[in-house]
This record gives sequence, structure tokens and C-alpha cells, in this order.
Amino acid sequence: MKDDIRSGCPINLSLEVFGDKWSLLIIRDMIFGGKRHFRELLRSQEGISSNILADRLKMLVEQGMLTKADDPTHKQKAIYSLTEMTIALVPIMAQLGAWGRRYLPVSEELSIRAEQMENGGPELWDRFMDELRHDHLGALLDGPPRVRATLQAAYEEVVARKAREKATA
Amino acid sequence: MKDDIRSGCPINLSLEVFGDKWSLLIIRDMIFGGKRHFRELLRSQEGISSNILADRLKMLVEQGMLTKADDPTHKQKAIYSLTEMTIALVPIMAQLGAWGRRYLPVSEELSIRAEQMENGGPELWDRFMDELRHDHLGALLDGPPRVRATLQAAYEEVVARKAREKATA
DNA sequence: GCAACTGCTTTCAAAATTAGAGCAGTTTTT
DNA sequence: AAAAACTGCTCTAATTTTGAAAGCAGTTGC
Repeated sequence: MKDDIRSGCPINLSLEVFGDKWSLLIIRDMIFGGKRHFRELLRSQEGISSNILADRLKMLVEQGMLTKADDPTHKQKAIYSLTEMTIALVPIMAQLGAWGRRYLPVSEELSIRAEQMENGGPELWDRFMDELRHDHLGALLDGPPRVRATLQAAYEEVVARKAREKATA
Repeated sequence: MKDDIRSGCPINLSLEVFGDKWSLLIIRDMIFGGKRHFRELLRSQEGISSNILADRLKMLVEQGMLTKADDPTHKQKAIYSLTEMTIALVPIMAQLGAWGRRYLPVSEELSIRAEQMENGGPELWDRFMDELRHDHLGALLDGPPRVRATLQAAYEEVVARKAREKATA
């Protein structure tokens, strides 16, 4: 695609890596949704097309944001993993979520994770990053993991409650 | 352009507001470069086209990220101002800069500001945000401002040093 | 043996981006 | 007072990117 760098400004360079409409959503789904396979990532809330997903995954791998490996359980499956670079985006994701929650018309169920990340603060982010290092880089983990599981449970609770409310409405 | 929201996820909504290749650079130039006029913003490091700049400014104003007013000193000049929403991006800018500095091939002179923001930490960010509220929203300021002036001075010092180094090389 | 699933690729239309010239005025310089 | 420079854009036309949908060569599970 394009390799020409527009400027050496750190903000610009960051945007050149993930400053499009999809890259950060893919990374979000990997971080918060635990998605590792192409077809899982294809089922995003926002409905990414398969050609765009393929293209972005390729670029993210080229840029060192992800790695790709064969899935030992299935000859056709590929597993995508986060790298340290992408795990380091967790605080930015948290702040982005907090900002969106404050200023934009977010939906309750899709923002509960952001709320928990905001409440948990840097301490939670660090634990979460360690957990991701464990899951994606094979790093050792001291202490129980399951930050993601907790976030996921909070999300599902909201969805369940909303379903109940709808049923009684 | 497009008003259709892809999802109520806070990260997605944030990206729909400034997740393109230019919006955040315009905001960066206003925050860190003190730029307020169209033609100032046109002279970005990255060389934005005038039609794109016009389009983005219009969208940012529509979304409440900027306001536009007549410049009393010149009948043809418009002044763009940050809003609280955009000033609240300062911590995200700082983190984005820190991330880029850590993982991407930044240039020294264009990353000195990011370095200072990183060293200054949240306390500096808060002072900077107050200063921006003063300059853009007319808020009162207690204590001396000039975070931006300090960042700018650091930048110019690097540029000057590099010019000297080049001269003696 | 067959349906469902795998990670993509292909096709073609639509939308966004780009460089550059230009414009109707305003202000500054000479 | 005339000329030059500057104001915030707009217009045009070529190029690039995006998008929806269908399809494909396998692999796997039943």
C-alpha cells in the first residue's frame, strides 16, 4: 500500500499505524473480545468486510502489531496474537473508552467494559496487560488472571438484564 | 457525509469522530502549535490539502469538537477554538505520543514535545488543559500559564541545535 | 458422504482523497 | 492609489480506498 511516511511526529506515526476506521476495532476485539481467528473477527459489532479485514490483518502483521501462526487444532485455522506493542495500547484504549463514554451517545451494554476499565484505573490496566502477555506471548503470570473474564461477565449481565427488562416491558 | 453510527461502543464512536488520518493532526496543531486560522492549519508538517482541511474543520465543528468565529482584526479571517471535548483529548494525545515515541521511528525534533509531556505526567497535562481553557474558552487562570510556550521552546532548541550540528558537520 | 466451516480472494461499483488552480474579496506595502 | 500579498475556502479531474457480496479450495465433524 503506502509506505511513505508523512512526518516523524509520534502522533502522526501512531496514526499511520492504526489511525484508520478499522485497525483499532480489530485490536479492540482481540483485547476485549478475546478473538483470535479470522472468522471471529469478521463478526464485529460494526460489520467489517472480509476483504478489509484481510487487508488490515496483513498490514498489522507487517507493522509488528500482530503475529500470525498456524492453529495446531485445525489445519486451516490461523491464530493471531497481540505483540507487546499492541498490549501497550491498553491504556490508550481505556482512555479512548472513557472519553467516548463522557462525550458521545454510547450504548449501555457496549460501554460497561469501558466503565469498569475507568473505575479500575491503571492498576487494573496493568493486571490486564499481564494477562494479555500470558495469553498472547506465553508469559508467566503471578496471581489469578481473569480481568477479561470479569469485563465479559459485566457485559453479559447488562445484556441479560436488558433482555429481562424488554420481556417485562 | 455519513451520519450512520456503526455501533454504540465508546471506542467506535470516538473513532467515528476523530479516527481518520487528519482530524487528530488538525487538533494536534491547534493544541500544541497554537494554530487558530485556516491558512495556519494548512501549513502542517504532513501537508494537508485545502479541500480536506475545509471538510474536516466543518465536520469537527458540526460534532462539537471545535467552534468557529469571526476574527475581529480581519474581516476574512475565521478563528477556530477548541471545546472542552477537544481539550479533554490532551491525555490521549500525550499517551499517543508516548506510545509512538516508544515503538516507532520518530524524529528527534518532532518528538521532544511528546517527551516533555511524558515527563511532566498528569500534573503537567492538567496545567496545559487549564491553559487551553483560558486561551480557547476564556476561562480564568490561576497561576502562570505557558506550558505550550515551554514545549515550543524545547522544540525550537532542538531545531537550533540540529542546525548548529549540521553547520559544523 | 455431506453439510458446515476455514481463511481468505475476486469483482465491480461507490465513495473518499488528492494536488493544484482559482476566486472574490481584504489588507498591507510601496 | 496601485500593486502585491493574504483571506478562507471551492472546483475539477485523476487516483486510491472502501464496501458488499459471491465464491473457492480445502478441512472437519457427524
